[in-house]
Amino acid sequence: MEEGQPGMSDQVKVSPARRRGLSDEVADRIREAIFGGAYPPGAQLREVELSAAMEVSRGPVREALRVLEREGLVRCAWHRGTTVTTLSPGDVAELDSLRGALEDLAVRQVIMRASDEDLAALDKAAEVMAHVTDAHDMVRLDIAFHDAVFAAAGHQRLADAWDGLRCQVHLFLLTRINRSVEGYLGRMPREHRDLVAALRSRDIDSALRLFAAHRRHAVDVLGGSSKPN
Amino acid sequence: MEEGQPGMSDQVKVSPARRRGLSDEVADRIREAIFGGAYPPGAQLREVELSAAMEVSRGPVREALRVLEREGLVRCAWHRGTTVTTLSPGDVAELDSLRGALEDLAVRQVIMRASDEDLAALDKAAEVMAHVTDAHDMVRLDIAFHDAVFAAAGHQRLADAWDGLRCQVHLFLLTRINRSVEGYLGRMPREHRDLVAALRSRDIDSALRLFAAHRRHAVDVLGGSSKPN
DNA sequence: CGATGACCTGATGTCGACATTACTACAACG
DNA sequence: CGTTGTAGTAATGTCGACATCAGGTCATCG
Repeated sequence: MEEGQPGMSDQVKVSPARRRGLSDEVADRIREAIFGGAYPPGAQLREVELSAAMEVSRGPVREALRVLEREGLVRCAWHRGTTVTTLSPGDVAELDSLRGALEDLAVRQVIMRASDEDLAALDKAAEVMAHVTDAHDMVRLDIAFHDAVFAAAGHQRLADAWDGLRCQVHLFLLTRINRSVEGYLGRMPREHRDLVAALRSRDIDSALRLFAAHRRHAVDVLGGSSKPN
Repeated sequence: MEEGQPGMSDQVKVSPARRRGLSDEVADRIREAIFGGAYPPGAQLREVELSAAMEVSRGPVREALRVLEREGLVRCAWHRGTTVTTLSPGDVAELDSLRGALEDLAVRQVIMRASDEDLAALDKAAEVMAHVTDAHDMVRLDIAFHDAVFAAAGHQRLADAWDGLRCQVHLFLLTRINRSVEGYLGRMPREHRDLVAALRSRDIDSALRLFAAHRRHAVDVLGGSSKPN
């Protein structure tokens, strides 16, 4: 319905040009602040403090915090304030299993009905990771690549479900690079390239296997007490 | 972490007793109003009208509408108001595929680590459907049964993801019973009983097959032009 | 007569202030 | 000395009013 059909007369060069509200702007700021380390997991996010710092009223801040709650980045308790999410080992397991279910569907959708433009976008998302030296930037691009995968799936609700996990995965990856950056910077570009190649080959089984292995590499760093690397 | 471990000293008889906000109350009211037919798909939900009807301010109404938006029940546009979601055939396809991915994971989780109490709750949820004559009530119990399945999975984020679909599935089932109630009232109790039996048998493959068939029965009513009933 | 522009209406977005609630520390009591 | 009741405090929840924006209507111009 809403998806732009390639080949029609509408100019795909112009973006929908939809105006965003102030709440989204505030949500972006707070999100980046959390990812930047200004608010570590468990820290309290006071509405008055945030509204004063950004020079906006508490209304947009409230809505922004609810947006971040939907993304799983913070937890809101009634009359008890908002705190940055702390991921327990059980949470990481939940994240991994649900992400696996979503990504499996995404891979199938991409292989079934992805356009050449979508695959080109995946290529680009994988290539920009090649010459990155900062671990934080690499995490950002890692998430961006998987965003591109879900976008290429052409499945709005699947992308929405991923939106409910991506920030928590981002948080998890941040703790991961704190444990060990070894090999992360060097391996990620190669792995993502292999992922795109598997998608291009349209071989569902091998693609699913590669994506599963890719997820496992991330989890193994934390929980892998018996099998280091 | 938060899950009540059976056999510990904490009395499972008492509920967590946490108070809800006014926004959630308003959200429940609007949700029920939509399911009751007061606001058909495409209808506009005006904040002033709702706040006046419920004798609350616009603040809680705003938050409630955002909650309903997260559930996919309404769509909010910037400065353009909120409207009840209308499900296109493409939306129904998205709903079905994503629900399948989530339910597959739920079935696996239930078979792996569901307690006897969880299975008993599933039995109960399936049994209460036996003597229902109203189609709307049947839809409600249908959703409630699948809620129980996701609850038995013991996977918070999976249940959250299902929360983003359940209202849309509810909406879809309402349009389904408008097309044909034939056999729906009689078949649902039996199918759900079979679903529980498959879960109890701990046979993953057969359970997945039964759940897939169950979902297919619902979709076939709308899209099945070649195979009526 | 058709197209274009400004105005008007109705809605949502935002703001500041008040009411309500939960946490904490302290005092009184058993 | 441990427990319970109570006030204080600081945060969130809620409210009403103002500012801003999108869509529709009508007058004007070509």
